[in-house]
Amino acid sequence: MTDHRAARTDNRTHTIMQATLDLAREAGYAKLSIEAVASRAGVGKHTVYRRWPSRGLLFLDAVLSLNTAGLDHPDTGDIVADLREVMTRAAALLGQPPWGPLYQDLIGEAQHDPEVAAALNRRFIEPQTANTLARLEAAKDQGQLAPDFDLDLAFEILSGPLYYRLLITQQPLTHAYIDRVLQAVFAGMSPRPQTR
Amino acid sequence: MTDHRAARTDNRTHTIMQATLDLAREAGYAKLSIEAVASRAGVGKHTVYRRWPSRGLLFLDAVLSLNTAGLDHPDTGDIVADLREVMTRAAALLGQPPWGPLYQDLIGEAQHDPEVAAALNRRFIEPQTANTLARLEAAKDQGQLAPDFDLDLAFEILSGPLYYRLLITQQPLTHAYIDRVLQAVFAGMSPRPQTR
Amino acid sequence: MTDHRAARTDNRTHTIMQATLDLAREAGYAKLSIEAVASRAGVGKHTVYRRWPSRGLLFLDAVLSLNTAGLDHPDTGDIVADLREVMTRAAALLGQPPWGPLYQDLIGEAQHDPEVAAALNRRFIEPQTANTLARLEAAKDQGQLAPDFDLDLAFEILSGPLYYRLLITQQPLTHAYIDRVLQAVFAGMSPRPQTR
Amino acid sequence: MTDHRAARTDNRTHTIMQATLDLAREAGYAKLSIEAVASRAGVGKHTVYRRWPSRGLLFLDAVLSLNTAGLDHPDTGDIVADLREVMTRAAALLGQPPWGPLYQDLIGEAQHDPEVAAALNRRFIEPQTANTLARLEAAKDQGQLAPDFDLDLAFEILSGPLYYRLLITQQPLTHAYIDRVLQAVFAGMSPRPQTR
DNA sequence: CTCTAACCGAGACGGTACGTCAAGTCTTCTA
DNA sequence: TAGAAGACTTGACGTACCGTCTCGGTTAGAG
Repeated sequence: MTDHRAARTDNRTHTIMQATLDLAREAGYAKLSIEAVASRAGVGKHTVYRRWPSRGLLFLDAVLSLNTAGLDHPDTGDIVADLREVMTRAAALLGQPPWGPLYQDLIGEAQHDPEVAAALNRRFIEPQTANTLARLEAAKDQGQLAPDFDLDLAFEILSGPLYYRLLITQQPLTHAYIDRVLQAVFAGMSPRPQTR
Repeated sequence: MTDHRAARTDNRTHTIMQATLDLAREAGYAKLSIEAVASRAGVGKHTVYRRWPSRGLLFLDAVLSLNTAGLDHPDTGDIVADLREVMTRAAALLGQPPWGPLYQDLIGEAQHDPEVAAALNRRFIEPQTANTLARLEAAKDQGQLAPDFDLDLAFEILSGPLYYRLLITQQPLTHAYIDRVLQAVFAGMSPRPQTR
Repeated sequence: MTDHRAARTDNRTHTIMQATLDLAREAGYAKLSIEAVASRAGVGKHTVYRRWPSRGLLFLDAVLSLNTAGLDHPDTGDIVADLREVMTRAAALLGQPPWGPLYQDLIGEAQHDPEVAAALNRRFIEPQTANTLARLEAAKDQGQLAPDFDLDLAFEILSGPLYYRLLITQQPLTHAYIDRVLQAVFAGMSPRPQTR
Repeated sequence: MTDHRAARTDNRTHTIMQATLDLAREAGYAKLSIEAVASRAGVGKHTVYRRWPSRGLLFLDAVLSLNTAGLDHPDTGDIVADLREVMTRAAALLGQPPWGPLYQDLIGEAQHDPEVAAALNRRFIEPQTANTLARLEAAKDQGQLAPDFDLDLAFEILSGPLYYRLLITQQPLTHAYIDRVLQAVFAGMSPRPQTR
């Protein structure tokens, strides 16, 4: 039956992705070779190549398979609290070991493999962006955001600093840092007119 | 004399960096091998290894050698205009061919080579950050910024979205985008009290 | 019915052998793979393996299937003319394209596959040897050969030089060459007493 | 000094050829892979490929390197005895283990690799042929051979049957067989006129 | 002006991994 | 139930670079 074959196939697929993650955690993505993955998974190289055309896409699949928890937005009615919650969860997931380095390497790979970049956007970034945008629109309707704020930018302005820390300065993504970003972004840089 | 030797040495160094850039532009960093660099530069592999311990650091040196123009901040008195100016220059330099892809690859390499990451920060990011911070402090003194704004974050909040576009969504960094970022960051997301 | 099944089976067998010959002629035996044969024949690999245990034996079957013309000895009463006739036919069949190279490859394969060697002898060499021996014995009875000649060797002495040319020096087997061999072998190397 | 480099190079060359022979004797030429040779010799694959363009030519070099003894013709004044001597030596060298199977495989390889065939002829067959021809011409001058015998064929007529046995029927090359060949070839197949 | 030490190009070397091919075995579905 | 289809492990192919290493040939400064 198709089920049996599919099950067998899925088994190999899963085994290979697991071996990929294991090796990536042990030695880093730079040392990850398809040869080693196949050997660790007890599988022929061809069986890997049959499923993934490149090391990068294999790694992408493996890393994204971890995101089972999801990063869906809560809606408690308080937009700042909700953003803080999801940013904290994202930081906890992507910004620290063991997944942080893997995610860093994944983005690194995307810099010279357009297929990885495209797949990463399509499968991870865009859904997350859409999710956030929906929550922000609800908040705007409730008057919790400036009515003229450029919402399409919001995700990038909130995420940008986190990615900057993750990828450029490679400093830790602490709760305090998230709070500071939220406060600064909500307040804006302009001097306020005297509210009194 | 020492001068002659140094001159000769510098010549080789420069030749190698030039070959590195040429090859990187022709085939991309992924295809850049020390073997090819040495061959292109007409130099023994040893002569490359004597100067750089890794492909990444060679590439870093080569890419940073291009930043001769500098990204110093102007001070026209208008902080928004000045920021727009420097962001535009940065986008023009780093966000489009031929240097954009190289810079992307450089950051990609930094994701799995801590030495590259450290050197990139020390030699490029930190000076630029300090530069911007100085200009922002002057602006705050002049009342052009909210007096309580978290200035240490400012660079990250302004740069973050640009890097996000460069590295994640890999969309172009247009003037319009820079304007939108500036406007959004200055305005902040909070609803304003009626300014009447 | 069994007949139908047998017919179908024979069809496959023939199809596979034909595909084998086609591929061998196109690309040479060295490039002949069971994978390619099966694919060319539109047949599963199993269907090939079910019939032949090795590439060599498949190739043997395929090549020998061409020998339909046969190399039976004529008997015109003139032993030299008859030998020349059969040697010429053999040279025409095995010593030139398209079958020459295939026959060479077949003997090449026999050098490291004892099963091929044994089957080649049993199915091709031995019958031909017996055939020649019978004709030679008739000639001896008729006084056309030296009565003490070592007839068991005759086939090897006549064929040996042809095979030597085919396999070692790889020069063409011309009519002239066959004539020279016949003349030399019949005359012998010893100096003759004056026939006066 | 050049000597040192050459010595080092020769060492590797020799080591590789030795490993080739060892493996060929252990498992046969069919199982001989460059990968295995390199590994056995404790050498990188490239070091093998740098010296030999193909498995066949490596094997040829390795096998021919054994022919140190040489097969030069003696000249005792008795041409039959001398031919018997050299044929016996050749049979002892090439017709029995351990070199016999290797020589068989070498000729097998020559059947589908023209470069091997050419090199085998140039480096082994032709010198041996010339050697024999010279000895035969001396014998003819001394009246030990028929003055009109086709000497250019002689080597082929004498060697042919031996090669036929080695390659086709794969029967052993005994002293008795050599004697029978010599006797038959010297006598010729024609009936002799009554010498009385 | 020679001597000498550093540097240089060239490239051999043992390795590791690449991505491909075919081997022979095995399983699944179809006719 | 035999057969096509093809997945599977294995192992070898020939290539590309890795980083280390020798080699002989400059070259420039010290003696």
